[in-house]
Amino acid sequence: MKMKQTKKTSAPSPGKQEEAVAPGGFRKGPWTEQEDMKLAWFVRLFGERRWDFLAKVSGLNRTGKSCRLRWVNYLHPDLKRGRMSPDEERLVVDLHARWGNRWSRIAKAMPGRTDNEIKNYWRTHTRKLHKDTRTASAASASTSMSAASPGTTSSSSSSTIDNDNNSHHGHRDQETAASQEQADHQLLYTAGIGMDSHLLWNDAIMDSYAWGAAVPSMIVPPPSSPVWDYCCSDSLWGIGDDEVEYKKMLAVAGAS
DNA sequence: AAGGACTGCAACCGCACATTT
DNA sequence: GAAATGTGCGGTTGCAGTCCT
Repeated sequence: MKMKQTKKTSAPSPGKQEEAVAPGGFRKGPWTEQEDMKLAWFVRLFGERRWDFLAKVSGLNRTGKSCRLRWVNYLHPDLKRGRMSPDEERLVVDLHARWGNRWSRIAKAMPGRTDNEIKNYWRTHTRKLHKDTRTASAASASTSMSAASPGTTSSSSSSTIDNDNNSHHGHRDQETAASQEQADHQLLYTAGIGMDSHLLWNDAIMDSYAWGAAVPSMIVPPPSSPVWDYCCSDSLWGIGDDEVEYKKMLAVAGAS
């Protein structure tokens, strides 16, 4: 019942997880603190894009996909952490009723929450609901066998939940996509999540990097947040000289 | 105290769409 | 226009912490 707020992702227990390596030679499994730091650093440099490039250049032995996922679901500075508030829970239920399992869309309407988080929440939520209604229906069935079973509603609702996929698995209804995009952007900017100026600036860096130019040592810091403060603090980086560390990283990247 | 069941969550997978070459 | 590459999404899995018996 009690949940561990932060599963120990940054210090995986020694064992198979730590050594898990995908066929391509890429690492799999939980991320280490070191990897998080590196990733945060390089995302800061290049922006949230070109994940394969970023993965390669950073020297992280991870796929671009994996890097993106880690960033989006865990390291992103705008993420809220911790339990959902009752308001948020209500919103999830509400939006799910409207949009089904379109987690990314729901997530866009809930700044600070990721699709993964919402998906996980919904899954446990419905699991609990299903269990509750099952026990409730079992109890009522013992008293009356003929009444319309509550389980009917529960099972139909849970099957809606589970089969909702069908309603959208054809994916991204194009006719509403454009207007939805606009609305989504509106939401994002209202929530203060837009980072375009930051990305534009990073474009220039990436271009020069691609051409072998030296990377400027002055980086515009992203909006402050606990995660970023943590990532950027000397205590975490454990270094006093960014340039030295960065050169080391480049050496690693060059070797790969 | 032990160990199985339950739960929450991070991460992976496969697929589809988007963009670039 | 086709192929290659990149990105995003939803579903699923598996680990680890907590609860329960």
